[in-house]
Amino acid sequence: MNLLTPPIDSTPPASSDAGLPIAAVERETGLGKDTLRVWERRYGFPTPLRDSSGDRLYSAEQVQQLKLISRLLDFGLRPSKVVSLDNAALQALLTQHAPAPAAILSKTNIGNDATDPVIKELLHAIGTHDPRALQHGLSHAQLRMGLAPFVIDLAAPLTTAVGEAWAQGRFEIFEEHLYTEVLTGVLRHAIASLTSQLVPQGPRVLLTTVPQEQHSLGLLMVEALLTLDGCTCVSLGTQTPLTDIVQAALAHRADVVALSFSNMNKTAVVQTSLRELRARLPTATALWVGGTCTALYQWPLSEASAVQHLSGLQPLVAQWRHAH
Amino acid sequence: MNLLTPPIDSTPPASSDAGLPIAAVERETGLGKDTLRVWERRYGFPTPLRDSSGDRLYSAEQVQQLKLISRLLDFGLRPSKVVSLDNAALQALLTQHAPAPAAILSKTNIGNDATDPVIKELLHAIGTHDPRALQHGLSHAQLRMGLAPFVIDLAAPLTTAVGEAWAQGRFEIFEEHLYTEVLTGVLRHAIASLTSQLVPQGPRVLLTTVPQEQHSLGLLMVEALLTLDGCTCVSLGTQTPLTDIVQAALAHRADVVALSFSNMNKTAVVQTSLRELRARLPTATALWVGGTCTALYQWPLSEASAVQHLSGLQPLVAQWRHAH
DNA sequence: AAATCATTTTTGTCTTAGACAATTAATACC
DNA sequence: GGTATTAATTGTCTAAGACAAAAATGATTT
Repeated sequence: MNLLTPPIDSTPPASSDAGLPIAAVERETGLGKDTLRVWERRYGFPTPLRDSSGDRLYSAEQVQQLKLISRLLDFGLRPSKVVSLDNAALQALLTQHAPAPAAILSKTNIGNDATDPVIKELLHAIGTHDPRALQHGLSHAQLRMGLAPFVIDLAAPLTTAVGEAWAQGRFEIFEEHLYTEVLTGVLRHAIASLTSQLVPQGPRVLLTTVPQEQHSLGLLMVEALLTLDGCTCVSLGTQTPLTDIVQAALAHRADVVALSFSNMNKTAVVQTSLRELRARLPTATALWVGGTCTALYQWPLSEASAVQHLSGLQPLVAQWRHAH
Repeated sequence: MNLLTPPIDSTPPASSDAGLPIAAVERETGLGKDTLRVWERRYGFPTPLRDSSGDRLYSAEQVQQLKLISRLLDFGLRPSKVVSLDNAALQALLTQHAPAPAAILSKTNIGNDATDPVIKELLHAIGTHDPRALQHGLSHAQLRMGLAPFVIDLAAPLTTAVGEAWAQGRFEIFEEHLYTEVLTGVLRHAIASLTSQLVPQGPRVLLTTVPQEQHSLGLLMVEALLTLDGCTCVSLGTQTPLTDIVQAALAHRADVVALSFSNMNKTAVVQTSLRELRARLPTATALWVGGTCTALYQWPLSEASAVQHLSGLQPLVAQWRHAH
């Protein structure tokens, strides 16, 4: 039962370096208690200290390494290959497995081999914990560039850059959270401004994500672009059960169901979901999918139209309009 | 990366009448796997069926009873007294211990014994899948009532009403999702309008929720009220690991860390989280907690200031200002 | 009575070691 | 190069036992 209360006998106030019990590590790392124990048994890591009653006490270092391991597993690596590595090796793998850092960025700019200075400035605002500068910088860029270029050429690559920086350990989770929060505010503000002065037309689009998919930024970017293009968007936010997606599509008489997938999804889950959705949705209802999920583009999808890049959204709308 | 969600949301064993595996029951009831097993050993309930490989399969009835038991435990009853009771006895105890059903709604209106007509109208807009009417109704009410009364007397009770309607099967999940999405837009718009024309002062408040806590509406309502009151808010959105909450509080030099808890949290998790946060945050940093989580108010909290109702927020700010 | 302290019961969580099914990698075969 | 078959990997489950924090009970004093 010794949960998070570090040893009472030793030093009550400043004993946080004694180690974290297994339940705390589960919450910090997202790795289940059973998994932690079985890793210790199989791979010899982590081997935590024990308190007076034999319970595990993980050091802060071990927890840090576990976080790195957890990130590597998200990249598709197997536990047997990474769990027993030391800190340096983990770091090396992380920098190696992070996709080309400025690959996406360079494509968005006109042959600019260096990173966009605006993006660098915004990244700096995140790293220095300056939400006002971040908010101001984003709003300003949105007004200057216009909504569509802002989303496609700035927000999307910046989000990728932040995600990569986090994966490489250059950003903490809370810094990514703050970025998400501020950008969400800017995007929602833009969408709200649009909807108030727009004639409802175009396809009626239902926007959401499947369960387990928590990323909401992609959804918001799509909503912004579609709304800008004159579509009538209804967003359900993230994590809607498949049954409810179908129900909602019927209830709102949606012409299109648009789903966003991040790379955290298992390919099997993605394909199964799409197949089931396609089977249960009316034939007349189109299914559009997009996002950073690699599983969407590796195999040709018969069930849905896959949009790998946000710039592919507008042609899809034009195509739909032409067909109706 | 197993994110604490043992089974897929949609169809754990596909055949729902066969029974739920123990991980699904943990998610449904909030009772830990160890607890479920030790109850079976000690009190003889629940005694689930087993699948071909000996794993437990809980019937829907047992899960239902476990939910009732869990609620009774939140009221302070002891497991030995309730775990082995049958369904009827549990129901009896619940009606005995249940608080006033419409207490929140009736308190908000001036002696109005019927539900607020505006709330009824908005509930109707949700049920008829009319996002524009919902959006318009909420925005209009916000402008008419003013932000603080809108949040306290309309948004909060309406959210409760929607949650209850969903629990009773009168709303589908996608209808609740739509409501959440629209209200989020309205609240964020109000907050954005505030921050653009406000002098930064008051306490610097860091807003977020602990992992596993996904509800973002409460957080937004609090952010609206605090910002209105002149506080400088930094929100990290939902589900920030405890370590990062501490890091963020330091990085942003927060005077206050404010957390929101919904009722889906295990009481043990809530108390453990608060204790650990309190231990790791600077003594000068205040800890404010609120939300619908009964565990916050059942026992006196020494670690944090608990705000059961949104109207209690402003006094807390005033008190902080007076002390500084 | 009421309050303080010591003792017993209750209760959730942790421990061990083993087992199994589902996924993923590797191999053989056409 | 594909494709079916076998082998390895991996997360989760089970069992009974143990222990400390919390709660209830009892004894003693104010």
